[in-house]
Amino acid sequence: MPELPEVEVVRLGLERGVVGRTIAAVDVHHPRAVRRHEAGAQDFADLLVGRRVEAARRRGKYLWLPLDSGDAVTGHLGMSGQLLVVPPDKPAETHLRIRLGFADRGRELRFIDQRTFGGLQVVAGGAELPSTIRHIARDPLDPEFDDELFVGRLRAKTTGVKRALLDQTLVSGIGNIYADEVLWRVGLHGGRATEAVTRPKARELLAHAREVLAESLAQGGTSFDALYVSTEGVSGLFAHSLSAYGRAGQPCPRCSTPIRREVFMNRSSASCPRCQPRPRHPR
DNA sequence: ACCCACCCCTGGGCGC
DNA sequence: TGCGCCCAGGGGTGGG
Repeated sequence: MPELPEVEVVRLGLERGVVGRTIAAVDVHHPRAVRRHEAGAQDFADLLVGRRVEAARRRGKYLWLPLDSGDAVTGHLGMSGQLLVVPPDKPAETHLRIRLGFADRGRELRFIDQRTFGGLQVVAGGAELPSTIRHIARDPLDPEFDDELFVGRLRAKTTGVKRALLDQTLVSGIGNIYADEVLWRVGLHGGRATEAVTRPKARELLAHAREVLAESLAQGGTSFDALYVSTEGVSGLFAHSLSAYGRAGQPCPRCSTPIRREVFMNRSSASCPRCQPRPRHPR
């Protein structure tokens, strides 16, 4: 469950569902899901049992739960990860990877991940900002996001605008869906050279990013299927509001020209040929 | 110090 | 039915 709105929906669910509770049992069903925890699954479990969850935080697409030990459980959902808060007697999901039970014997936290690109780890002293996430930039909805720093860094790059939007060390939370939506809204082709984006255009880009992320969050995020759901298993509704992503061949909502599909960075991109003309020298 | 191609996985959908 | 492709919202890494 990938991009900012979807991950934020999960964070809100964790805030409601697990904060203030004490972890009593940890089952790691698949070692790959804790591969970033170098000391192994047993150490992962030992650091969690008996610990109280103090908060649920997010930086970009990363989540973490500060613990009363001062450590933090850090998680990334990758392409197909889910964090669900479910009754303990609910049958195990096919791709259940990690299970956290609580001392109150109430609903448990399950990490489910078909492709296991995601995973959890415990980071020592990571309550404030886990060391493994320090390289991730703030997201456009973060009150401390520095707009002019972003504008300057974007223009200092020598790459395409879409690549820059997907660079989590420049601005976080934006993935393939929202990059395409932002570019459609601002009327730029993703291959446009970053160094040629004017300051006003860069600010406009940022404003559109804020807008689309906030609109999607208000709709509970984008869900094409049951893979992308809240901790309660609820799907978001923003898929109905997408203008470009996943709409190849369908009319542009602004000018009715059929949306085009292109591949770069080994990923598909959807854009309007008329509203987002291809640059002469794409990046 | 960049930037980019590649890799890590599983499963659904498609054409043959 | 089955096989072989292609595709999917992620990030880290190693080489250029």
